[in-house]
Amino acid sequence: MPGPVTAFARAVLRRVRAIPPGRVTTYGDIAADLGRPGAARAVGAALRTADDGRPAPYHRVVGADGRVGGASAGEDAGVRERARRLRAEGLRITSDARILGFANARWPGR
DNA sequence: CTCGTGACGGCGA
DNA sequence: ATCGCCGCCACGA
Repeated sequence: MPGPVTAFARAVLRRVRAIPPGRVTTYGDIAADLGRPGAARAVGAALRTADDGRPAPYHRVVGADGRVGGASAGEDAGVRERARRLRAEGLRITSDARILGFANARWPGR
């Protein structure tokens, strides 16, 4: 159910929707692209709560270390589901959420 | 306005 | 390569 979305969150969602299928981007990269290097954590918080009513490929946002769900996401934050979706797009994810060929799958950004 | 929180990230041990 | 400890930032109470 859509709720109020901050300008920051809208910018994040917009950036996330620009990621091509089969490619990934990190929280940090998004923050940097938004002109807020270092706000990676805030990006994660935004994705966790943001909901403008439209679907967004959250699963394409990963941690800088090439792990699904980020560097500190627990096994409960929907990691399984996101990993499943990434595999559906052709990416190979190890049992411990590592993205094989991360450097190659990483999307440089626009 | 201050305080606590967390889908992060970098660096040192 | 792994683990833990801080620092950053936006957000909500």
